[in-house]
Amino acid sequence: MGRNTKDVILDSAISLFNTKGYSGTSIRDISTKANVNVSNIAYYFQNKRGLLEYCFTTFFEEYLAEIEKGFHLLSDGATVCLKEITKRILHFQFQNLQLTRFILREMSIDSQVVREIMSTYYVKERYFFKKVFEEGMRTREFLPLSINYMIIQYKGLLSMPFLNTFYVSEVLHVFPHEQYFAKKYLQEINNWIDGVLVNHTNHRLPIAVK
Amino acid sequence: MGRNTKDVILDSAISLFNTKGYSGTSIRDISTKANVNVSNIAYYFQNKRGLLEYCFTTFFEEYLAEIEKGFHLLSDGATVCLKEITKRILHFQFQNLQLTRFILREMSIDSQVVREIMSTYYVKERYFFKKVFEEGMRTREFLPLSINYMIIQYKGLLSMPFLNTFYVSEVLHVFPHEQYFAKKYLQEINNWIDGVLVNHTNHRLPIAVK
Amino acid sequence: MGRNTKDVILDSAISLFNTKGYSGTSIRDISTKANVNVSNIAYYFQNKRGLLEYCFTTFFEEYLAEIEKGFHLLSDGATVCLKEITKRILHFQFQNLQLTRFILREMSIDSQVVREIMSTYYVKERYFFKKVFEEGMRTREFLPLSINYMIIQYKGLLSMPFLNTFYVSEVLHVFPHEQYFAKKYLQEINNWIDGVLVNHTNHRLPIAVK
Amino acid sequence: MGRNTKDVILDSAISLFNTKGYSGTSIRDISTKANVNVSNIAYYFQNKRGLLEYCFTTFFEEYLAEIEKGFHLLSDGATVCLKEITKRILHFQFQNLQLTRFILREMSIDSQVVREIMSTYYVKERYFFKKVFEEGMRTREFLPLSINYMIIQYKGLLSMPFLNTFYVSEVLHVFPHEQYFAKKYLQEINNWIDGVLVNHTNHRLPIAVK
DNA sequence: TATGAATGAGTGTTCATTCAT
DNA sequence: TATGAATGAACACTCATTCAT
Repeated sequence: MGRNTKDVILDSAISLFNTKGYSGTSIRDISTKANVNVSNIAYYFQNKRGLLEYCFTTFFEEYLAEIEKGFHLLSDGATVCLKEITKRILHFQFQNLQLTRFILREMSIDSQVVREIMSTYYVKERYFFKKVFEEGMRTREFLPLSINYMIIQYKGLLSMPFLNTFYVSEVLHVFPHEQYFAKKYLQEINNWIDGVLVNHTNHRLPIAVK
Repeated sequence: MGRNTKDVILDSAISLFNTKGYSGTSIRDISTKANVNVSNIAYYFQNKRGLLEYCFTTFFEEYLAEIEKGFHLLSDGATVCLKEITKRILHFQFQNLQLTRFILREMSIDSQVVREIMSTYYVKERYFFKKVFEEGMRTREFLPLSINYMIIQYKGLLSMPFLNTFYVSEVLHVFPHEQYFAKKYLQEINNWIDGVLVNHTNHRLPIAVK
Repeated sequence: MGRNTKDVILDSAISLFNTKGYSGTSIRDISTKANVNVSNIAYYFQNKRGLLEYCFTTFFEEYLAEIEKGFHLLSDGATVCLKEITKRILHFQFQNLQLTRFILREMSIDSQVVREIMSTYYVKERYFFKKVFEEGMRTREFLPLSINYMIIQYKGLLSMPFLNTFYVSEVLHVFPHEQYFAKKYLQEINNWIDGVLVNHTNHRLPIAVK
Repeated sequence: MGRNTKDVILDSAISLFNTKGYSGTSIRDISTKANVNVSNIAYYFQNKRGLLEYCFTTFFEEYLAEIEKGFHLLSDGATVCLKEITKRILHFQFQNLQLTRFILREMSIDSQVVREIMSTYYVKERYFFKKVFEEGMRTREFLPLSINYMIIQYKGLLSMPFLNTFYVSEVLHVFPHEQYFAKKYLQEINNWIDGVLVNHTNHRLPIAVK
């Protein structure tokens, strides 16, 4: 086969973690789906937990990289920057639908495991978001709102269609995996930025020129 | 003991499902925490799955009852009605923090089990939300937006602090279990309603008089 | 209901023991089928083992009574007597098809339980059979054969259609529960008595006159 | 250990099934007796039912093979052939005392399981027996009797000492596991063939010459 | 007589993991 | 690199039984 064993295992794992949850998936399920011997999982990922950590790590490194790329536009204005970050996050998440969904859900488990793995990534993510919101408020582009509460709303909007795929597709008949949705949902969040966050009076400070 | 066995089991189960997930929790964990014999779980709930269904059922029946109570205010205007529904949902969810979190997370699993149990509840919930948004747009209280996308945003906002308790408290240092948060977060969603949904021009149709 | 609880339990038990075996049947199965509370079994039969013993006891008491009735004809000749015993045993077993089958099968288990319960009955049964064969050989009605081996053959013939109901009906398309079979099979065993056991030369001793 | 795990499990299983019945034997009993880990049973036989099926399958394949070997003598006459088949069946069953007993008993359970597994074997067995009896009657070697009823008697005689080992040894003090019994019991069945089945008048058709 | 709550040991089965090859 | 045998603990669940009512 062209693809190597490690990747085949990983794909099978993500797919199964997604449908059955981490605890609900056995490494035998994974190896069967990947059509490889069980012991290979131990060989490549040490153990089941190692497989989980690998998923989290690769996800968050790429995820933060995307945020950072958008963050560089902060000198062009907080709104521009936040919209770029939004665009990049959504694009990345749509590109990795299954993994995103699995990560977002598993993160909501209040376990020591998650705390240990996640802490550092979360702190970095928060750093970027906070900087953008602070700059927006400093320049009066944004209304003077509570940054933490804005982050809560923002993250809620960013994750909803990925977490509740079933609801979105089966109940609302809107399909996150289609190109159209990606584009439309980006507009929705931009609309939230404009409607809730942005200060529409004229009393803004000029944006710092590079 | 004062409280009966069934309730003790239920409380222990919700607490454990919350921290370890449904699959990650064994019925022996539950019975140990509840300080009762394992067999009682089978006796009262048939089996582990029965325990899950019981949680879902009781949660959603109360949840929908709250929505319905708020829904009766629709004749007083869509905005008033939506804010009342929001208030009631948040209140109910804050009153049942652990159960809410567990339900919201478990619903994100793409399993047949969840689909079967949830379908009917979801359809009912959607019915209420849709009616409110439609009425708001009909009377021009609300801007003419896509109802489905509004529901996605709305539900994302309603569930975020319950799903990501860890993030909200550990990273943002905001504490959902405190009274203050409940009040403040309600204002945030009202703010979203006013900023994104409500039509601020004067060209509204009069609200129907009872 | 007209019939009392004890009998209802007994009927359900025999039926289930028959299809699933004694070990394979739970007292909950029985109580469910009998539509009574589980605890009633403990009330009427002490415990599951008590139910088994009750079945064995009632079966063998009636069974031995039938043999004894036929045994009284021994003074009319061994052949007449053996044929009467055969007729009575078959009749009794056809009247209690399910119970017979269950008893015959369960007796073939090499357990302490069976040994304890059965020993006395077996000894009595053997006493009657031996007496008949001995008398037949003494009077030269029967050929001088090994009594033990004759008993083995005789009991094999008597039990076969009850033990292998499935084989007899499904494979051979002969139906033990029908009247015709009972009559025909009695002839078969009589035929065995005449063909294998009975001495057809004239050198017989006269049968003792009462 | 010299012998491999699978065989050790199998031997322990047969021995225990024999004494305690299939349902009455736990896989833990088996693994303890075999001195291997419980999981090995699942590993080698899928599950407990798989172990049962394996026993049935191997038993009947060898059993039918023996019948077939004897069946080839049919051209030498039905009596010769039937006596050869009898000899081979008895020899095979004496060689596998415990397995035979267990199989014969378990087959008497009226369950779907048994039906499914057994049907095909039973049909094959019946085919051979029927052919022999038919040929015997055609050539007038045998009396014109009901084939089905002859099969019932024949099978009853073949299985009795294996099914009721306890009775035969404890009550009659005849020991099936001894060489002497095997030889003697073969004579008994041959005696049945000659006494019940064989036509002793001279009006026979000549046996077909090869 | 009859019931339902509750128990603790036991059921078959699956689990992640190890290890020699 | 990759495999299959083997392990021991854990899994959900069922068992016969007890007991207060």
